[in-house]
Amino acid sequence: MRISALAAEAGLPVATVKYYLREGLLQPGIATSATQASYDEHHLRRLRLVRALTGPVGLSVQQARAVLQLVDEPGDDLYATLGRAVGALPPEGAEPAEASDPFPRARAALEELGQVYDPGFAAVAQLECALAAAEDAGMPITRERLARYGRAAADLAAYDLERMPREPHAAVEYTVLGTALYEPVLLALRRLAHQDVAVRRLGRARPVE
Amino acid sequence: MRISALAAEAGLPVATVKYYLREGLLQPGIATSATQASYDEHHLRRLRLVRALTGPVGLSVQQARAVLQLVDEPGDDLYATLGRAVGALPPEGAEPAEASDPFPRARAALEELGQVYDPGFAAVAQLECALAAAEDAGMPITRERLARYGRAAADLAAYDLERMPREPHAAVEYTVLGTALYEPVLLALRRLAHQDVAVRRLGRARPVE
DNA sequence: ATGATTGGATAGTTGTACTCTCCAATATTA
DNA sequence: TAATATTGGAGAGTACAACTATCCAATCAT
Repeated sequence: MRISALAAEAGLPVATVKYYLREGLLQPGIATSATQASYDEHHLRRLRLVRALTGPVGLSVQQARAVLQLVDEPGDDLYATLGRAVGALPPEGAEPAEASDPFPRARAALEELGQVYDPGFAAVAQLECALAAAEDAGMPITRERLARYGRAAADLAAYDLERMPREPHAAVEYTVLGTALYEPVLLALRRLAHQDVAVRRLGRARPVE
Repeated sequence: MRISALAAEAGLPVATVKYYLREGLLQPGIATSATQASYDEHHLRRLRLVRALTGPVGLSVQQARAVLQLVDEPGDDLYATLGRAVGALPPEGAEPAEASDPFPRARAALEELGQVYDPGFAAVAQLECALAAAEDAGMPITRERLARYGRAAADLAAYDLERMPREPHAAVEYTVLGTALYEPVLLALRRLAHQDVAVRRLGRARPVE
């Protein structure tokens, strides 16, 4: 399969595929001559993944590249790789910074939840940032709500982890892509559940089942 | 309070505050003369909200404007207003489109969950889009996982709705801002829960409680 | 043999989110 | 009261991201 066929298959302009090649999101095809290279379904699958990450997931090209690189070469420390991969996902919280207690809100929250955490883990900064934003906007999160959300998150995590493949490479792919791809699903479901509950409570005619 | 004081208070350049005024994210101050206007804490709170929406929540300026307008002037149909507000939040799924069954995956999923839904509701398109992305990327969501996520979402929605203010204006603000501001919290908690579960299972030394 | 296609590089386009510069009118300060 | 600083408002300018278009000489298909 040549580049034009690959692009057509993926429904993208050739110029865009070339752009992804340049940016390192797509591995180069096997060169069959100075001006020809061949691509296979592996490349097609990758292209679809790139579109999923830059589209619905909302990653920038650079973030997608970072995530894909980690999936491609996980390194031998599974734990560190997963941490780094999640750090590459939006939203980006400010980095660890300076102070003795850089994440006061997140620390308090996690202690309250009785959760183990690594202060270097990017999600801690993300949590701090999100909690601060809610506060700044005048809608701070109550302890009770935090506990509720935390419990739900823990349930889902337990479920997901049970299904994680044993083999390290597959485990990284599963976790990283699972985080990136399933989060939008969870958010959409939450929004729809809000609507469902609202309709049942407020009583409204329009919706159909 | 004049514009420079407002900007200083919010930690922003004056030019940026002017930009938000131009873009209609911030309501103009009360003009005290041809070249002076005065702002109060109301404006400051709004400015913080704008930063929360364009920062951690990840809205573009236009999306933030759309959300804020709905919060400001909810219209008399609470249900429609909430639907429109959620539609203004990312990620944007393609619009209803054409075909007889524009959202096959989402429809199947919601039927499976036994949920009431309005096909015109933006979150349906978002769900369709997210499910399609997961499929395209080679990690389709199983029925079982969907059920699990759906149940978690329903629990959270029930909790949130119970706490929704009665007064319509306040209800819109609560729902819209709650969606925008609490979603990042939920995602961060999910990521941290993954790590927590992983550590407990895989056994790892570094993290602290 | 001849027109189309390719990889590779460079430049151009579009859109977003600011940021800067001006200006005359006002406010503050000396 | 005179000199200096600040303001609101408008328009232009900047920086970056994500493509998109153009070239080119080397192949490839017919």
